[in-house]
Amino acid sequence: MVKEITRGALAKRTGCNIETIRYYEKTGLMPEPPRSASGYRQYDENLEHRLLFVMRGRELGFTIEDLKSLLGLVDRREVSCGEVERLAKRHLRSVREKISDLRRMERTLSDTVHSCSGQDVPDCPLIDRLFDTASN
Amino acid sequence: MVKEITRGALAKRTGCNIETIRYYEKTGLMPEPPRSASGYRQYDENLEHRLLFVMRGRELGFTIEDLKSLLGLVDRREVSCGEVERLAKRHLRSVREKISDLRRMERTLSDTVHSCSGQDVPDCPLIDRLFDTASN
DNA sequence: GTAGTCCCTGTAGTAACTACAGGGTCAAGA
DNA sequence: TCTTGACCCTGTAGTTACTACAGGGACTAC
Repeated sequence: MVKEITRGALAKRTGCNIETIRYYEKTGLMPEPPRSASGYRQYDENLEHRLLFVMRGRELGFTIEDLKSLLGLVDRREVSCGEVERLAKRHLRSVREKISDLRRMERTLSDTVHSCSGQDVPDCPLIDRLFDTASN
Repeated sequence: MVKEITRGALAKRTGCNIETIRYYEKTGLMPEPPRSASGYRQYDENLEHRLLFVMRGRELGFTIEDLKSLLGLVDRREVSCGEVERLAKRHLRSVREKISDLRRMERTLSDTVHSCSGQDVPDCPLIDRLFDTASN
């Protein structure tokens, strides 16, 4: 009852771009799957789960290297909270930094947009602001 | 009294990477500056201001294409709030989207890290969560 | 004269994909 | 049986915004 599917079918089922699947194979995130007689890749449920793991990890912003480490632990059956927690905490810190950077950007931008008349007059304060050496 | 400086000096004054200056020239963000007899680039205050403009714009997350549009308006003396406001508002929207994406990531990550014992036991909930098909 | 620091150019590498081109395979319909 | 269309294969190039080289010339100080 183990139905093997092609790369295109896997792409459709998971929502992953078909080329991305090949890319993940190249990077070592996905193993090389068995091939049919004519050379087509054959994916089973196991590999589908692994791809979904990768996709979820990427959505959470883990890098491919991060995910390789995590999956390496899984593959070597060495999963332990200690290691995983370190990786996740580090990642959480960088996410929080990005958020605060973006918030700062947002404040400056929205201040500046508010100072914009929106009318087609010359002398735009946004441009002035960017050109103003004194501004942060 | 117009002191011209080399690329390296400009890099030092502005804090911009020296190679990045050349890159901005290639993309058309910075014009080709005059050269000395031996072919060295010569930057004046005007160009320094322009580079600072670009650097500030990049810090605010404007793409190089965005900045080319903005500087194009400036160069053609067609700056008007209308155009600039449209660009800035669009950009503000995308910044806000990024922030909310990151906030979602942050929540999921911190939930998961909290469910982590942090001890070196196998069976990590973070891994489980990523592998769990039912999870978001 | 020579050592060290600068500058020049073109090119390649980074991350994480995405999009071809040029060819083989497979299933359905005429 | 042939052919059409949709799929699959490979390798490679493009994307964004840089950054880092290699191989060579220029400039300054001693």
